[in-house]
Parts: sequence; C-alpha cells; structure tokens
Amino acid sequence: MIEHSVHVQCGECPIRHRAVCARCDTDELSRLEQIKYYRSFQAGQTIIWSGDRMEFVGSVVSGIASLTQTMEDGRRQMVGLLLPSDFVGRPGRPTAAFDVTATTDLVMCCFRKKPFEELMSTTPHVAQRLLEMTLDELDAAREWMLLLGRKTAREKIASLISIIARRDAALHHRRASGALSVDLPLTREEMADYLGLTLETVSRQISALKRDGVISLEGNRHVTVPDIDRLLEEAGDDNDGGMLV
Amino acid sequence: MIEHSVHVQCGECPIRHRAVCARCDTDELSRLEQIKYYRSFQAGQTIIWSGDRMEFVGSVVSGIASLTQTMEDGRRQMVGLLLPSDFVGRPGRPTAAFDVTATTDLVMCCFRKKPFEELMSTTPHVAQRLLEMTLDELDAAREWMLLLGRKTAREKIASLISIIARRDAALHHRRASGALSVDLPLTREEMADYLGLTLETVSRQISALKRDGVISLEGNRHVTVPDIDRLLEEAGDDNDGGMLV
DNA sequence: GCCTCGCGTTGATCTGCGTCAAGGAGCCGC
DNA sequence: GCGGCTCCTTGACGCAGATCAACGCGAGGC
Repeated sequence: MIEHSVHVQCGECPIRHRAVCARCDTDELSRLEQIKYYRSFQAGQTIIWSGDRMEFVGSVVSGIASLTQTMEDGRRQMVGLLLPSDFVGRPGRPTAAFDVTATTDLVMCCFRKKPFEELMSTTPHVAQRLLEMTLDELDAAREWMLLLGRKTAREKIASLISIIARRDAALHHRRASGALSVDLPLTREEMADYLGLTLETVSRQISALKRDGVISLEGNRHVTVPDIDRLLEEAGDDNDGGMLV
Repeated sequence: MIEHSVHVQCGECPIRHRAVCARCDTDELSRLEQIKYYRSFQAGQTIIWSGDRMEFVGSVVSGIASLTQTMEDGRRQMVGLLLPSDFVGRPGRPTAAFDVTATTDLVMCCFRKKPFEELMSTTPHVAQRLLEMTLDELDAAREWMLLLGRKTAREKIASLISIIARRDAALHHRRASGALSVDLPLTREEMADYLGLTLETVSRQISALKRDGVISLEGNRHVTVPDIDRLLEEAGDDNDGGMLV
C-alpha cells in the first residue's frame, strides 16, 4: 500500500507525479504503470501543433515546454509555461488547442490517452485530482492576465523572475528566503512572448533592474536576487504570503 | 429516468445547467435539487471578495457577473466574464481567489459547497463534467491572454464584440449568420477592464469601427454587425469555424 | 423649469514601449 | 586563426494608447 499523499512517485520518474490521484492505492498505480511510457524531445522541437489529434496526456519530467499561440502575421503569445511536474493534455478533448514546444531538451512521462481516460472515468480520485490541477492552472492564467493587461514592462519582468523563483523553490521543496538565485530557462525572446513585450524591452528592463540593484546577473541567464521583498514590490504583487511554497 | 443529455434542466431554472452531469440519473438530480437554492444580487453588488471563505458554488441563471483583480494602486483587470449558464466556484478550495461582482442584476442557482463536493466525490460524472467546464474556461483564458498581450486596441474591441455575439448565439441556441445584433452588457469602463485599455480608448475605437462601417450603433449599447466575417477579420482571429456555435 | 449624476464622446498632449538599426560576446566548424 | 551562427545589448526615433480636460446627453429628483 502506497502512502497516502497528494503526490505519488511513479516508477523511475525523477519527480512525483501530480497527475496521479490524491488517495491512490496500489491497484490504480499499477494500472497507470501499465499504460505509461517516456518520450524525449530536443530543444526547439514542436511536440504538438494546435489542432493536432492528441494521442497522449502526460507530465513533464525534466526540461521546459511552452504553450504558444500565433497570429497569422506572426505575433506570438505564450499562454502556458510547463515546468517539471506540470501536466499536458486535455482529457476528453480530441485535439490540441495550442502549440506545445520544447523550450529546452525535454523528457515527458506519457500515458496513452484512451486508457488514461478510462482510468479517469472509473476512479473518481483521478478526475478530482485533474480538476484540482486545472483549477490551479486557471488561477495562474488569471494572474497572468493581470500581468498582461495592466502591468508595466518593469513590473512584468519582476513578476516573471519571481514566478520562476517561486516555481523553482516549490519544485525542489525548499523555501525561498532572504537572497536567492534563479536560472532563467528562457531566451529574451521567449520572455517577451511570455510577457507580451518585445525582446528589446525585456533586455532594457533587465538592465534597468540590474542598474537599480534589484537583481544582479552572472552571464545572461543566471539571476541573483539580494532582496526578494524588493523584487515582489517591483512586481506590483500584493505580497500575500510572499515566497511561501 | 431523465433523458441522457449533456445539459440537464434543473427545477424551475430558466436555463439548462452545465454544472450537472452528462449521464445523469434521477437519483443524482434529486440530490442536486435537495441542496440547491436561489440568490439574487443587484447590479454593482459584490458577490464575493477575493480571499473570502466560499460557502457555495453555482451557476448564473440570468444577468452577468464578472471576476476581477485589482492592484493596490487601483489598476483593475477583469479575468472572467460570467454569463448565464456559467459556473462559479472552485470545488475543493476553501477561499475565493478573485472578486466576483454582479455587473447587472443577477440571479444565481447555488449549491451549498460541502454537499456539492460530497456529491462530486461519489458521482464521477459530476467531477468529469466540471473538469470539462474548467478546461473550457482555461482555453478561453488563454485566448484572452493572446488578446491582452498582442492585439491592438481596435482588434481588442472587435474581438470583444465577436466574443459576446458568439456567447449570445450559443446561449439562445441559434446560429449567427450574415448580419447580427448584440447588446453589449458592459459599460465602456468595464469593457476597458476586460481588454486592458482605458475607457477613452474603448470609446474612440468603437467610434472608429462605426465610422468605418464595421459596426453600427443604436444607443450606446446596442451594436449591429452588417458583416460578421469583416468583424472577425478586424479581430485578427484566424477565423476557424467562424460563428459556429 | 433647474440641478445633479452617471455614462459616453472627443480633443490636446504626453510617454512607454515598439521599431529599426548597429554592434558586442560566446560558440562552433573548419 | 577566421567566418558565421545565435543571443543579447544599446541607441535613435516614432507611434499607439494613456492622461488630462472639456463637454454632451438622458434620467431622476424636486
């Protein structure tokens, strides 16, 4: 009998799946094990095109994937950022609604969609767990909407850094406190697509935050934040709970 | 035995609930009936404050509610627009994450949260139906993110009109075709909060669309669209399926 | 009648960010 | 070494949309 837990370790996956149910039993888990397989993708590779038939659902094991939407004239907006332990897929839907791209080299733990859906319809916990996760994503999307609609470029950058820091801390089960350092897993252009800006503005604002001592950089991607509260203030968030994981 | 259907008529509600299950039986429905009640709200009234303890979930029966987020300095972003048949509430979560306000006079059909959740955990169909609805909302939120991040003011207005027209057509089970007319249920300021603009820009762009013959106005709120495809083109949507409900 | 209030429109001006352009740093292949 | 990448930075300039301000219109109170 597996320990009662929100997350469950699944086979040789390095992460604990959020996809599996909250109150699992060995039977459920073994059924999941039977239908799962791994897939690897290279950085830049498109995993799914919007409109494609979806044959699987799954979680990100390592690496980063992004959900994007592109207009005919090429304007692009990222609408989802998938870090390890995030779920991909829309159970009950035949096709994908957005493009999914591997931003870095990526490993996913997939479940064939049909059997997964069958599992879902017979074990209520799986459906409830998925609902919980989808509600989390919806909340995140709505925070993101505030960022896109009302925040300034500087606030957007500060928000992005704090979002990544928070996710990173949650992933490694540690609490962020005092100073902290993060690797930005995105290029300037990807950050721009995330934030609804241009890459030049992203670059300028990062330089400005650095100049003002809010962050410091080693290389292009590695950020250290001397004072998290200062960063959150710059982000314009009503610092509720702060960096609590 | 109730007819097998995606939507189910619930008691004296004028609408068919999307909240109830796809493959319902009389037993489930009667359990829903036992825990449901109606609440009315006046236009402008706040239904739930962000952070409040949620005591109920439910659907909008008539009228319009909006989900909003406000920053400390007063900048406001609408993050959800709840039309009749839309579901409110986050099963499994103790508190609300956003403000919910009645935009017009409003009637809701509520279910006490605790028994609803119990029903959900015992009848897998309810959880699956809710998952489906939440995924729909997530998709809508992601489309909205493209709008907020990358569209011009003119495209935003055109998008808003077509979104409302589409929702309106879906609600009344008719297909939009050729010309069509819609009532905008929002003030200019609410539209601005929806679109991440100022009310002045909203007003100017509506005037511009009117001047260019894309729409025409009777009064401030009633819009008629002579050519839907033209509007969709202005909205910058890759017109897939167009106004199909 | 008049006044007020909410909502909408329009004009003048300002500014944050986009656009265009040039150049630097690191990396790989040869 | 050199050329050709990709990624990033910085500067100059322009414009879409914000800001500030005035005014129009209809509804309701008295």
